[in-house]
Amino acid sequence: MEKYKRMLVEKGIKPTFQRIKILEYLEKHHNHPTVDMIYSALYKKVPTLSKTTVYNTLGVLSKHGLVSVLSTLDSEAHYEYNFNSHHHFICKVCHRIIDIDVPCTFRQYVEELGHKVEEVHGNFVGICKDCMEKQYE
Amino acid sequence: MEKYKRMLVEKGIKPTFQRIKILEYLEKHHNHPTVDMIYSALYKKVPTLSKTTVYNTLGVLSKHGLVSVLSTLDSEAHYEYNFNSHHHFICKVCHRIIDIDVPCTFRQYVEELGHKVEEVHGNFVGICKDCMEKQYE
DNA sequence: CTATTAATTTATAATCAATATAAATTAAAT
DNA sequence: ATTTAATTTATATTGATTATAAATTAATAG
Ligand SMILES: [Mn+2]
Ligand SMILES: [Mn+2]
Ligand SMILES: [Zn+2]
Ligand SMILES: [Zn+2]
Repeated sequence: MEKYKRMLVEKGIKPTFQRIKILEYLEKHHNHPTVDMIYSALYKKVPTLSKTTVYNTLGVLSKHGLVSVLSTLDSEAHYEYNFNSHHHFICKVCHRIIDIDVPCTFRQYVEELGHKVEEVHGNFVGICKDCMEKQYE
Repeated sequence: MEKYKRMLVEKGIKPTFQRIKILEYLEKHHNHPTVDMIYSALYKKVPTLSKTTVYNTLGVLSKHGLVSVLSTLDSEAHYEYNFNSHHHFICKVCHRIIDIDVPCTFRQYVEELGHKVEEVHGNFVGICKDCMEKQYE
């Protein structure tokens, strides 16, 4: 609670109960949730919560760099707490989004081309290990 | 004309006038167009064209690997003819999508983790060179 | 403390890209 | 020439997101 409150205050965001809970959820759950997943999970503990607030809060949090929006081919946007930058594997079968750590160094190269790079999104799309193994059972 | 006809036949796709024109447009224009951009551009030469056909055709073409769908944060999907694999820079200001060629070798690493990689999407998001220069004029 | 003002949350309506459905057209097969 | 299948087109529907306005909560001033 206090931890997330401080994080919000540091960024100049008023630490409301809803915002704290949403930030806490994202920091604790690395499942790259959608708005709906966040809403469903928090609804139990914050029964007054509205989906609009989830949208608004995610907008505020991402504007201040606390969370980031993933670029997927899914119809719904996926969000994650901003840990250290990493890549993703997106499974076409189970639709899981798996964190991938690779020492990507191309950011600097792109900067040298004259572009200002603010985010790097690396997505490997295919069939995940678990789903591959299930095919041969 | 004949060139695109052959490409379609090779993949077992019936080479209709609409499909040929859409494939031709994508092969000749490397602007990563949306459905709307393709429709607007071809509407002049194929006045009977419907937007539904553009959606359908892009579905068919991408299913057969002739075109690919980009993963962007845009509300509309962007498409491109399937040249050799490459990455993209997405400008937050002018919304252009610029091709970036980097010798990315992480595909194999992800495969070694047990995942089957079918596509690699690398996006650098920020402010492009042109827009950066315009800021200081 | 009470009144006033501003910020946030919530409820509701509107938007719009994408999909689903069905009718019309075209091509292929008998 | 008739039937059948595939494709295109027109139209309706869906569903995530955004916009708008009302309700609630917090902050400020007197
Ligand atoms: Mn992640
Ligand atoms: Mn490209
Ligand atoms: Zn999977
Ligand atoms: Zn630009």
